[in-house]
Amino acid sequence: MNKRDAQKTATRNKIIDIAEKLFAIQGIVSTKTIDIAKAAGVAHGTLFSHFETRDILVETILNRKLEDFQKQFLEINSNQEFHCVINSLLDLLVEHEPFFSVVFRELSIVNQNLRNLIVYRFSIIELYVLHMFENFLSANGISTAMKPEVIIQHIFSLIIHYLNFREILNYKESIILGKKDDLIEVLNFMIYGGGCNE
Amino acid sequence: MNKRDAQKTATRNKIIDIAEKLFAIQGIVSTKTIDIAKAAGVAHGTLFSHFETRDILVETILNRKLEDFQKQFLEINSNQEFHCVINSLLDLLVEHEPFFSVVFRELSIVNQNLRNLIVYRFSIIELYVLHMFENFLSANGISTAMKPEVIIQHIFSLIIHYLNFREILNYKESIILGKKDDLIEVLNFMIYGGGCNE
DNA sequence: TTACTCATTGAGTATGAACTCAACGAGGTG
DNA sequence: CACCTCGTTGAGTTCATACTCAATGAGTAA
Repeated sequence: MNKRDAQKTATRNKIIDIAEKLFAIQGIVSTKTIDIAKAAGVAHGTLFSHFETRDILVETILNRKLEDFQKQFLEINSNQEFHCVINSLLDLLVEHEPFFSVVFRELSIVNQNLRNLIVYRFSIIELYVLHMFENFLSANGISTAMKPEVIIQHIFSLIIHYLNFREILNYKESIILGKKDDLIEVLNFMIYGGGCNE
Repeated sequence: MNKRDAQKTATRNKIIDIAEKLFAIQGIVSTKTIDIAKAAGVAHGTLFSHFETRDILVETILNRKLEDFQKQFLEINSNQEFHCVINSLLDLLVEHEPFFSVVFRELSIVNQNLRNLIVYRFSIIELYVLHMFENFLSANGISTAMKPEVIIQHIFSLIIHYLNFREILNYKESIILGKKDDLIEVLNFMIYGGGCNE
């Protein structure tokens, strides 16, 4: 790659990286294109020579982040025991929490495409977790009072709700970390019941 | 009241009523002041002679709606058994679902004041439900595996999550109605355990 | 009836933010 | 070196939308 192309790629990456950081800090909607350009140290117009529209920039970043997240999650969890899968999912969410907190908070504002993208990626992860859960149940001969998919949906609903309410519930640090024990307790309760099956 | 004042009050009420309906249908953010004025059949400027700013109009409507909701809820539920309280809360939410679905979906976009208002009103209802729950538990000599406040928080988290995700999960009708049985099942499970305490 | 009040009107203004484009100059090419 | 290419620049344009204000005329009071 020649110097010019290298420079172009560097600029593009700088814009993406800075924008991702700003999104996680200020939210996607309130981060303006001029903010991104200034923070990246490029002219406002440069941004539009790399990304036709603001929406395309947002989509690029979300795509990259969600892909990374999913890949990381699946890499960690190949051949893991179910409780480790849940644990590492929560740990991974803690790591990326500022970004995903914003994503779920602003889910209803971004356009339909982006919304589908986000929901799709998370549903893949949910399905994977459900699959691991069902394996775990049958391997240990456990039959739960509620349907397995209801239990997993339930846990995911709570996780997404906590991410969504992180700011409102005023968690300076990680809300997932703060709620982790509760989540695990609820999950175990749903698996083993009120301590009478185990 | 003279004719002029009556007219003024009528105009004000028309604006509020129409705006509330539009908010429930289109969302708060995407409903523009000009839309409200047109739908109410008044000039754009009239709106601002009744409400200094758009935010004040939104606040007025949210205030009224939340107050009504809380009042209705408390009226229905004085001297009720706990399961009736939960039932009538869910029924009341079904009735006002389009509006509250929008409210929770856009919670992160409205300004801090409005957000506090909404969270405050719902926390009062949550506290009331918790109070009824604790009475119910002690009256029946039930001790739950999880703390009562964790259980109630849990149920409220799910309710708010469902309202928030109503559109995304593509419920044309009521999502609260659709999830009601699940919610009651989870609640009973948390009270009575996996069928072994009762 | 006459003079005043004030709710209503809607074209006009202000503002903010996405997006454009002609000019520039470093980098590549013959 | 001379010329061309193209990534970058930032002042300017466009557009949406909240908000203004002078004019209007129905309602009120003497």
